[in-house]
Amino acid sequence: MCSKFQLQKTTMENNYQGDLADIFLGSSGQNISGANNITTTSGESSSTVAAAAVTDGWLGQFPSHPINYSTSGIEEPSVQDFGDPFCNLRDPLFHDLDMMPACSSLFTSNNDNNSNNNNNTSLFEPKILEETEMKSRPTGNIFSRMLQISPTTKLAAAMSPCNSPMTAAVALQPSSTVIAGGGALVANDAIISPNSSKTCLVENSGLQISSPRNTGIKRRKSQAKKVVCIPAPAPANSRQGGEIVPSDLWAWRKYGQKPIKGSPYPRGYYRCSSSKGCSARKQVERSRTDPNMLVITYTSEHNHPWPTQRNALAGSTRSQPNNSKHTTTSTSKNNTNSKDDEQNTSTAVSQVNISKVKEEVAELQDLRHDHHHHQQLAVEMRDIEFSKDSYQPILPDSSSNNSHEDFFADLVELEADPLNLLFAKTLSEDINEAGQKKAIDAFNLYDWSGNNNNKSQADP
DNA sequence: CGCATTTGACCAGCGC
DNA sequence: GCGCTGGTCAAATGCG
Repeated sequence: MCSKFQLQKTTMENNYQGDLADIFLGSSGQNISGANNITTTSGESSSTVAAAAVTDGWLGQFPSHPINYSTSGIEEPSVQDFGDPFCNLRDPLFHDLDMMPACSSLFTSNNDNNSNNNNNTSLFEPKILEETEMKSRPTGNIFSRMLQISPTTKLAAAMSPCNSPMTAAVALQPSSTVIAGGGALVANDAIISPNSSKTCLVENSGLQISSPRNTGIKRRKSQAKKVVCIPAPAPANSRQGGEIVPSDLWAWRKYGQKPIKGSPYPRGYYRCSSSKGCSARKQVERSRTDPNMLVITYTSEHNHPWPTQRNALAGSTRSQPNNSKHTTTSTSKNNTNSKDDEQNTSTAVSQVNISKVKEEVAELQDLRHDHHHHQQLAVEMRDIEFSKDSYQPILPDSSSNNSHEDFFADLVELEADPLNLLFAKTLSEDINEAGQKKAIDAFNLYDWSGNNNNKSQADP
């Protein structure tokens, strides 16, 4: 299930400019965490590669973000998260290492300095972890436990894609679509090539952010970029001439599309429309090697707070009726006849869908009892990864019966961020509605249609 | 009518 | 220096 990582470390220029999509080697299904291979291929001294762990699934598109994108070395997550809606969120799903079946076997040794492309060496050597800045990073990020990247270290190995109960969820529940695929994160001129991964994030440590036609600044090479590879919501040809872009909490407006040489799929260019003057941009294209994967490249940063729901709506992309199917299953509970209510209901993150994630977690908690043997593996991995105090995530007692409490207790800490509040609130509410078990649909969590309005979610 | 998307043109970076 | 390619602009178009 979870497989080895090979860390492919190369320059952003080489890969991104050359053939970014190619770094995302094929993935197969949407349900099972696939092999994740990250191979270190080159070693620029200043580069940082963090291999990482990615949740199986689309959630990986919202990379974690203790990552310091700042070239100045100042941690400024608020402006360097590239708009990841969940960058500040804790990931309750990552709390339980004992929900990481078979993941401890994921890691093989590899050292960026001496074993390029060596599959037989451990990539996630504890020593490497020591070199990271994980120790100084908060653990509260939703993905912080799957990866933390330091631009100043050579190779920061983080947790594997399987280092997550979310992955376990997929592993144990192949039918679930909530969390599908594995992935990887890369920082600072590094690229990860996760075979069969479903989620991959590549960050090119920021240099200069050039504005279009901004004379004197190199446009291509020096931009900070973060690349996320996510499972595409629909076949490549599902929408003529365009992509089905999963939306996030930011409002994006498409401003261009270009055919990319070597790829049958065009690349769409989006800029943040949540706020005037925001330089945040993203590019969306399909992986040429795996049309089922979308490669989203975030460029520049948002210079404004999270958009309000209204603001998000204001700049949202138009509805894409063809894609409404993705979101219709989760809306009955929040149906309303009010158009405003529809919008309020559907904007930002779908609360209903969030609740489904919570339910998924609950399912995972149940599943844990059937996989005691995985606990030992998790313990082993935990020992490997954290024994040298490089990183100290919150690791609740796997034997505790208070998993839910632990899980949601952490959510309380989310309240600093409106989005966090949303999560906390929703989850809390859903707890009270316990009992119902619904089909989980990861794509419902975010409107894959790219329509921030999420109108389809309000449809009966 | 206002907004987002589409699409051709323009410009700049990059490799040769 | 030249050509290729990618990234952006902006007018045209379409939709609600």
